[in-house]
Amino acid sequence: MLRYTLRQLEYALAVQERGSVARAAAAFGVAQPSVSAAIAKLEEQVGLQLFIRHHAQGVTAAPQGVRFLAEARNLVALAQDLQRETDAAGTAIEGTLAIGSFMTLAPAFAPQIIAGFRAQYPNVKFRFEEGTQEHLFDGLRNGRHDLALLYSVDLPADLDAVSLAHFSPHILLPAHHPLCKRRKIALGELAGEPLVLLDVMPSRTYFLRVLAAAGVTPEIAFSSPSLEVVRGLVGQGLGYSILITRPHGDHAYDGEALAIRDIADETEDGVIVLASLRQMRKTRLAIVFEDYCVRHFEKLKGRS
Amino acid sequence: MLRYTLRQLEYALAVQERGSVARAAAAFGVAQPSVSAAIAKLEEQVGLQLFIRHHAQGVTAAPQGVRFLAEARNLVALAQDLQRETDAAGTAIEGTLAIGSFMTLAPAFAPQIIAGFRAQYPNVKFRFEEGTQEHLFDGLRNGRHDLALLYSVDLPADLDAVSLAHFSPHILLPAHHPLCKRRKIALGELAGEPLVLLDVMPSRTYFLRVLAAAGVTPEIAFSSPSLEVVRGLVGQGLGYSILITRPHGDHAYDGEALAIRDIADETEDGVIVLASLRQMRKTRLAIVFEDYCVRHFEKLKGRS
DNA sequence: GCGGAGCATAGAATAATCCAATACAAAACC
DNA sequence: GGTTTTGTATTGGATTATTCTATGCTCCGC
Repeated sequence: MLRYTLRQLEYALAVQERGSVARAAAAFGVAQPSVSAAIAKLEEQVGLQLFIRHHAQGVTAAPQGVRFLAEARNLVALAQDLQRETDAAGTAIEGTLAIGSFMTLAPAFAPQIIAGFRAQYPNVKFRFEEGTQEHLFDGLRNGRHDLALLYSVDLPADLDAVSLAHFSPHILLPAHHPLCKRRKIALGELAGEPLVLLDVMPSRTYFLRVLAAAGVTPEIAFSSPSLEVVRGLVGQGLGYSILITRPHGDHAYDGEALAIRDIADETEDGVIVLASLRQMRKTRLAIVFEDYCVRHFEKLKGRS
Repeated sequence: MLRYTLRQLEYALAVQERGSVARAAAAFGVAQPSVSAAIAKLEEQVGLQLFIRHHAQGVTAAPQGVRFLAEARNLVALAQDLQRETDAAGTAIEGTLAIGSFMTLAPAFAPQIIAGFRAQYPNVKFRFEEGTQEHLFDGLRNGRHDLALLYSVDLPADLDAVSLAHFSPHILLPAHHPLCKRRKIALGELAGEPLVLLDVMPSRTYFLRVLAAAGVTPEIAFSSPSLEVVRGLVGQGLGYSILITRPHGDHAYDGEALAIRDIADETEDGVIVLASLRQMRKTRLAIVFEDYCVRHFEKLKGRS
């Protein structure tokens, strides 16, 4: 337990610099006895006489006072730096931002967003991490992330989320599949077909819900937590898939051709949100980033 | 003016380390609400939310809290270092000691004392300075010296002094001077002789006072503030001198032989003291040094 | 001496800090 | 699903710091 206070050190340093208790007090805008008492208490608590009192002509630091105050000066300077930084953290757009992203969203959106934001605010550093929905919830709750980019599916009540974009699910087919001839596909038509399911929460529950809403009980032939594996399996003709994320290009990793078709039914959209912990007071930087993301997705929408 | 306190930072760091307000409070031996209130206030004052509260399972640092607390940790560590040092300064025998010495005493005593003390307390550093009596008074009063080695002549009332040694004055003559045949010389015998006066305060007044007490009004042929110059002038046969300091050996710098004779009269002794500013509370180190000096001079006396 | 300069002290008001007790919310347990 | 457990926030009251104004005290310079 520390026995002295930063206030006492500030006063003592000002006294040393000005050679006067009264002038130091004036510099801080406090009464002279406040400073007088503060240094008296400081001396008592560190057990050293810091100042020599010259009646009617101020004070000067004692030898041990000089040694003490030299180190105290470092301490106070460090404290002032910290204060300046926190002042900046409240208002300035700089510092570090810890962002989490749902795995399948990360490659599609994170690079653009981060690069665009850094172009505008070059002093901002990013810590970026991708993970499952649960991992992100956990990250927000224990302070690993400031904000997280994810789907608003099964969002816990302790999180806040600003909606960034709505995406409709689509059907992914092997290029040679008979249904490919249709521009739009009704979910009912998939009833007998084998499904390759993207098996990662919350995507899994979302896709199954969409199919169930159309009265389809899918026959799950394969499932994988990896988007690219799912696309590869579909490319190999092992079934269809229902997905939201649309990677650029219509080929799987192994080169097999894929076809993307809209769904004829009315479906529940997948909503991409930027989530944060409700009880968390956001920094100015976080607010600005949130705002940037909203505008970024608006621009994307206008373009398509 | 700093808006947060070291106490708040200490509490916040302990909370972060233990992940719990209650355990942090226990570690400091204070009640849990004290810590709770302290971090609430700290958050208000720095304008950042530092912790995320998990009901029923403690708290964890928020992302901006992690960044803030990392720097706060430096600050508190520095503050603790400073406290440890001041604790040591009060009790331990280490640190720096600023010693002043009267010019003519310095070469005779300072090297031995400093070397002897450092042999016993190797962690003590010395800042050493020699000067005139006035310079030393000034140095004590404005904190340039912790202690000063000087003659207790015309000692101002605002100084304290512990007596180290009494030295009788002696007569210095050229080796071939007729009076050299005598073992002791009465001051009256010097009445007509030219005096080479060590002209530095307070030696000057002291020597003149000793002569005046014996009824001698000296004929001052030469004077110099340098002891070695005085000895040189006496060696050249330009007069006698009355001195206290007895350098080792009976030759001047230029090799001329000198003779030292006691004074037959009862004379006022020169008292060497270690002076300090009365209003100054001494450090433990200063007290130990003072004590060492007393014992050192006692040993010298026993040896002669 | 006597006035001026400047720190220390006294006393009162205000603010911070502390404690004990309690309210409260989520989690865990049955 | 309710009940207990765990851990933080709040409340109210006592203690202690900090601050103020006013005054005392001591040395300096004239």
